[in-house]
Amino acid sequence: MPNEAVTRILLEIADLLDLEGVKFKPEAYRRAARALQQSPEETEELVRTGRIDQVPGVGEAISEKVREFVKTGEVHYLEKLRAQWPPGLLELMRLEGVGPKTTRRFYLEFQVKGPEDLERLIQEKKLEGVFGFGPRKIELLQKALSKGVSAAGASPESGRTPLPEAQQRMEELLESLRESRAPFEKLVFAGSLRRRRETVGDLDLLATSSRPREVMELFTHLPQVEEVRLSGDTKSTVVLTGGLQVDLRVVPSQAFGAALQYFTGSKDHNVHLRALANRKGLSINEYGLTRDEQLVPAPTEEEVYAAVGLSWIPPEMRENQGEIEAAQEEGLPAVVGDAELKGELHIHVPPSIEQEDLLPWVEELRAMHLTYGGFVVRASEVEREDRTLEQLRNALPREVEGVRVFLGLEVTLDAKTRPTTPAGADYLILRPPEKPLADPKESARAWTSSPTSVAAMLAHVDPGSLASAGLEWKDLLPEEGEENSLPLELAVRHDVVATETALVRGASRRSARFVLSGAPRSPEELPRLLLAAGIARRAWVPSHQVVNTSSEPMSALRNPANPPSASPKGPEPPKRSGSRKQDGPRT
DNA sequence: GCCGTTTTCGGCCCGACTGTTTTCAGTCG
Ligand SMILES: Nc1nc2c(ncn2[C@H]2C[C@H](O)[C@@H](COP(=O)(O)OP(=O)(O)OP(=O)(O)O)O2)c(=O)[nH]1
Ligand SMILES: [Mg+2]
Ligand SMILES: [Mg+2]
Repeated sequence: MPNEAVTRILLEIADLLDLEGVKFKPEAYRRAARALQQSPEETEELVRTGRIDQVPGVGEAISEKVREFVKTGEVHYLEKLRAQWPPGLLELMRLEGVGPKTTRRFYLEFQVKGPEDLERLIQEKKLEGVFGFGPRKIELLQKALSKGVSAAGASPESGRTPLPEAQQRMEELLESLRESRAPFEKLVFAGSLRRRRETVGDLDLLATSSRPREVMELFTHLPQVEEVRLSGDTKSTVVLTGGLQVDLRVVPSQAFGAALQYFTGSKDHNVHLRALANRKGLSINEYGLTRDEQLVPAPTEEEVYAAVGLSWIPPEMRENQGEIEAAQEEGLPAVVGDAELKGELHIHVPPSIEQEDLLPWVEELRAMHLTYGGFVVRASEVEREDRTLEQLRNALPREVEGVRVFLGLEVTLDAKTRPTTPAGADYLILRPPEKPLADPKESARAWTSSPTSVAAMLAHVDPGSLASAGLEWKDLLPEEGEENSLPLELAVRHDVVATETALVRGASRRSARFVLSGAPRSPEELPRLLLAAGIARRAWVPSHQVVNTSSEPMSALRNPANPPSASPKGPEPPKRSGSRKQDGPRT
């Protein structure tokens, strides 16, 4: 994460201000931290160019502290707060069910400076009979202490689950709940998973039902549920075996739209939207819209947004990063919709592949309504084969059951040149070398600015691979105004989102083009392509900058972005009725 | 501390669940 250091500073200030008991300021610091975390530009760059206070939620005071941090590596204000409150208090505050108010009391009334002190206090029965601490609360404190706390200063990303794994867990959970015969009508996922964040903190589920008690009962008794944190008529929180937390909200069906809007978030998006509604004399909650004391249910998300004069906003863009202002002016970019994707271009196969091996892939491509597959062999492996690349190409059909078959060759780049396409290959997958380059910037320029007479894309541009070559993401981007750039791969692998949204968003603004890929290892993993589409939407990438929305991908890989052909069909809001399944990959 | 389509000062999103406090505070989503 690029802005991690400054984010941690601001979050620590927020926690300490919470201990002080001040209102609004802690949230202001957290809001600013969350905004910087998502910024497509690095803090240093924003400071250097004097644009730091343009970040939403960053005003004069926070700008000044960020500038100080960039300059000196310290923030005096934070040091002052640290001197007031022992560091162990921040650990205490992270205990389950323990917040700033409780922590403050422990410190001021009992001189408790950290978890060990609290443990002793409870052992010595000093909390018994104290106002506000009944037997149940003491029991819960003990339980929380025994579970331990995450160390203070841990990365904000730690303890979160990578998107592809979270999606997998969610599919399994949905399956279990359906099998449980719980009496719900709709059941969908929400939260950061629906927003396709690179990592998710927990799984958020929304159901509609007229019998919420029974739904909750079955949910909290699923076999994979290890612990029930809390459970009421409309909301339950459980922990699955393995430690993943799941929140379930159950609402009446006429509240589905409002509830889905609420539960999809993000929090900052919700707060902004609700404040906007208030200025228009409305109030929004998870059940609907209130005007003149009258609650009007909202069956669809579109109705919620329309009530405050906005068009529907794709979930992935709901991060309070300017999308609300854009939706007010009908100015949301035409981001790529799932249905616009025409193929997958990064299907790794062994060079020994034969025609019949393509069939399971083709079957799944067809099921996803895709019209081509790009099968990729490594140059190093082809060399060891008896068969030449040309013979391989000739052994494979150009089309199977209406699905076009392309052959890609994966080539590791060397310092200077961009290779031409050898006979047999339809296109090249270029990857950075694994050893550090002598002059990375010069090499990057050579690769990305060569005339694009060959169909090629630059893959394996994850932070790790770039670092081993000594490359930086920004070296790969088109020059200002350059149209003719080498497309970059945006991949969601089985284990991780390989490219960061913030970086992609920055690149997209400079007209970089992208090839979306789910890096499938087997046909069942092809639907992961849709997660890559979600990441592209998070980064506000317009469809016309996505190579695999083109029905002629080889010319798209060669040429600058073709102007969008027909009227592009972007993402669509969920339908009001019908039993259509929620969009989403199965992997 | 931030911010504005009635405001540059005065508000700041809104609700569920729990334990304990007899009427609600704290924490969390
Ligand atoms: N209006 C409002 N909605 C909230 C608030 N906190 C959370 N929500 C909504 C929006 C969130 O996306 C949704 C789920 O909450 P989570 O804590 O699970 O957050 P989210 O899934 O966005 O991120 P995560 O990856 O779980 O950390 O609930 C809040 O303070 N106010
Ligand atoms: Mg969540
Ligand atoms: Mg949650």
